[in-house]
Amino acid sequence: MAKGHMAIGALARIAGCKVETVRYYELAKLMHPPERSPAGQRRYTEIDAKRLSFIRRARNLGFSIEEVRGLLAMVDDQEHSCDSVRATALSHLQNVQQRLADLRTMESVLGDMISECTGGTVPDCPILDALFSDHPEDNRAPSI
Amino acid sequence: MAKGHMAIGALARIAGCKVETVRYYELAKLMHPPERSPAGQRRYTEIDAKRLSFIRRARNLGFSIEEVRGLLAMVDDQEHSCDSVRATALSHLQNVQQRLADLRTMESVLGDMISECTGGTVPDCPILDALFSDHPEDNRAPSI
DNA sequence: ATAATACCTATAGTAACTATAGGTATTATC
DNA sequence: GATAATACCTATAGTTACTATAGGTATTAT
Repeated sequence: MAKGHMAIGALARIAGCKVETVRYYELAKLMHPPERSPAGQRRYTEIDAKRLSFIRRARNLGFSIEEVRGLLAMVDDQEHSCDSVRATALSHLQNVQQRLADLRTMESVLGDMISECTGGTVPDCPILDALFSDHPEDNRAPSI
Repeated sequence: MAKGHMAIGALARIAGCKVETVRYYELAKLMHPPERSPAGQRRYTEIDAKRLSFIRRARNLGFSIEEVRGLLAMVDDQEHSCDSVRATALSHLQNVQQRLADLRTMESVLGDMISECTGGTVPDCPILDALFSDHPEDNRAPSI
């Protein structure tokens, strides 16, 4: 296999996902249809590997396929004006920052549980009380 | 409706999700079966509202139903020893911290795009290069 | 040369919702 | 107090984002 051109299995291993997932992302138009070997097998580049890793991480963080499409559009659409990219990026940034706030709360509560726990059983677990009893506006529009 | 006892619609509104989702979480054993009105309608408490909000936020952050079940088990299982809660919390904490790292990278790249963009079109978008070209071990076991 | 492995397409199955149908409760208005 | 609007009920079908399987071809290792 020529350097810089890998088969689908190698690509999937790099990104930490299944081969089937890669083919699914091609069908879903998140991944571009790649070059094919003379016999018809898919051949990928390093750029494809970066793109797939990005998609997997975004999915793991709870972004929907549609949201990932929106993020990738900022990469793909070289035609877009800076102003529109700016606006899209800003809306994605707010989305990301909300998630960061939730995760930081989660981190601190888990940290507390680990340090405060001093043996025996847990009589009155504070996790639900501490976590997310505030900001009820979780109707945040997906910033696609 | 007696204070502190709300119908499913009010509960769903508080947590920012659909009524159907609440019923689905009951089926999936994430929410406890609630009290019923004389005619058979579900009646929820403030505690249920906190629990549902927690589930929704965890799901938005990419935790699977199984993972959420694991987190909730720390709340529900009053029998568990502090040591086992500690171990579970630690494994969840590592999971959360990995997500935090990914999200922080995403935040900084989006921030850069917003501040660096100075008009015209974007000739060479750095987003894929900057994002996630590193740490390829995304095979992190779900820490249930 | 041939066996093991990796790839191909097409299709079916799963997880986590989401929507619909057909019917009963609750609440609001006259 | 009748009735209309809204919210609730169960059961079931549909959607999204994968994941697994079947039956067959390519590539690689021995």
